[in-house]
Amino acid sequence: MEKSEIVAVLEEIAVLLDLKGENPFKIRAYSAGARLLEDLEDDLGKLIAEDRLGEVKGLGKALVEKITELHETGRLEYYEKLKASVPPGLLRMLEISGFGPKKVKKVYEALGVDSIESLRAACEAGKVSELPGFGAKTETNLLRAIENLEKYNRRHLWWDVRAVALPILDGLRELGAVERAEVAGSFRRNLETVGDLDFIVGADDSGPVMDWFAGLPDVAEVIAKGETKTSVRFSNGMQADLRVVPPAQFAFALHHFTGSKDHNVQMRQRALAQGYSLSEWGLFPKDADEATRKSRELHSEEGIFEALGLHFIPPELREGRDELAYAEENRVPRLIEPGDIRGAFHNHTTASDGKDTLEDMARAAAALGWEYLGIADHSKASWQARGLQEDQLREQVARIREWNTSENPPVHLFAGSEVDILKDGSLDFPAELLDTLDYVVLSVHVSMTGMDEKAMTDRIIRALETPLKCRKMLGHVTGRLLLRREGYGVQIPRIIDAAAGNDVAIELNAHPRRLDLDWRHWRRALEKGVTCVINPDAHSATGLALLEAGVRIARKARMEPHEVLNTRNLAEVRAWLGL
DNA sequence: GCCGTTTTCGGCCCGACTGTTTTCAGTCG
Repeated sequence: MEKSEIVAVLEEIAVLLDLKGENPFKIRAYSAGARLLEDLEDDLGKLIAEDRLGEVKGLGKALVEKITELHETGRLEYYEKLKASVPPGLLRMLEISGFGPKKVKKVYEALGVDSIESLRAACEAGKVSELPGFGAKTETNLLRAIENLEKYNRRHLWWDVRAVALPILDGLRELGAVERAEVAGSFRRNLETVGDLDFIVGADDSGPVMDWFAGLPDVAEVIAKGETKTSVRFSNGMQADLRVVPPAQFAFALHHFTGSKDHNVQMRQRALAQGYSLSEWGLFPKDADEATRKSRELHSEEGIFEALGLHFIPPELREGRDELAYAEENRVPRLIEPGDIRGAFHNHTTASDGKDTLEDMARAAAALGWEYLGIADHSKASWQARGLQEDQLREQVARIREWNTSENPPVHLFAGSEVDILKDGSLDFPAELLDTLDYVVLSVHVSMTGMDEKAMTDRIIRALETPLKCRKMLGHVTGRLLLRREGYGVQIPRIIDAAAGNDVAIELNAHPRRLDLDWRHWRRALEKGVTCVINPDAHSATGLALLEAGVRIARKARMEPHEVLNTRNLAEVRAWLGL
């Protein structure tokens, strides 16, 4: 069984144990084990073969045995028995907001409710409010939560959330009572999708800020409103929390609510080991009396990290992976920023499925201050995207050469093509034609389904190995569309090795719905010597701006400017392309 | 289920808000 599938099994075991009312620390061991496995750098098969899996801190005897059994046989009796003992509908019921494992267990045992549908019926019949610990309010809240669950996707694309968040942040900062305001949470960590928005405000008087927030024109429902926290749901379904803290506690609150949860747990454990207790309210001496204890006075996140012997960790890196160990040893480098970008290579025009002409795209790139722009329209197999025929590509190349030799072109254009990787791994255009280009972007668009992981990986690797005179880049590696469809399964480590071995750059597709290759794989790729190229996959002149979403994801992979091809200037890029 | 520079047993991160309760359990982040 593949590692990612084992991770999913461990996570499910944790949820199932939760539903059975098991020891919470046992549950945590399983979910922590899943995370550890997910972040494992070394090959799982190799670790098992060398009997070294137990060396990973957090994986004990029981987990090592279970992971090994899953990896070697694809099955786990413990898991199968556990799963059989819990009705499948109970898992889905956990997605209802405000409804956790304890309540699910109660309605199941008392009323036999085992699905969202039967829960709705039980609420409507007034049976739920009769249970001890439940009341009329719980019942109406449940009905509304079920309705919301069906109506809205629970997560949103980072890019879409930004459009909502920034105007509110500006509004908060303009309020008289507000000293400092930030957006925290997964939005601040630049995660590819965001669940809820978290606003943190430093102010002495919270009342007016809460009232302003709850009264925003787009608020459809006020879920909770207290002295320090207000939760609302906007009419588009997005939920947002506002927390107001005294200015002296702002840095602690900002750090806490930026998370991630795993990062916070590690920070607190580190604090405890150094004789402190860390929370959103401060950094306190561990054994101090509740009533009289005083926090260290720290007014920035930098100060909090420093107090615990760490270099500053940018929000993007706080995922509870290896950032604490890293920040203890090293100063975190200057991460890539949108302003470092000088061009991009994967862009479409009206020749295929783009909305703007070659010339309009070029002028838009110049307006962004870029030095160069690569044009890579679809190839003929992508008929649904009006892919170019061979003679059309030849014409486009001629037009690009003409642009470059015209008087003072505002940007240099590179001639490329987004060439389909066909089902057998061959390319959609003959090598003689591709050799007239400056580069090619190799992508899978056709025959995406019905191939297993190994076959798809072999297919892509064959394309990467195709001998060509021009440079190759691998486009959107997994083909995923966030919140819409999973990518086709591929063996990422093999793809990375093949890209490194054949001098192929890998694309970080910056389209907010793709962000593919996923940031979690990039350290490995860069350490293997793969060149990263961040591409907007623009289908219009305004689409070039999407590149920023890719840069934000690159930051999550701790990428520095020199690790990204399109931070280089025109001369350096020409040299890389062998021109 | 995991872990140990006081430990192989007894701990395991912290706090706000809601609803159903008279002191707290459950959920969330």
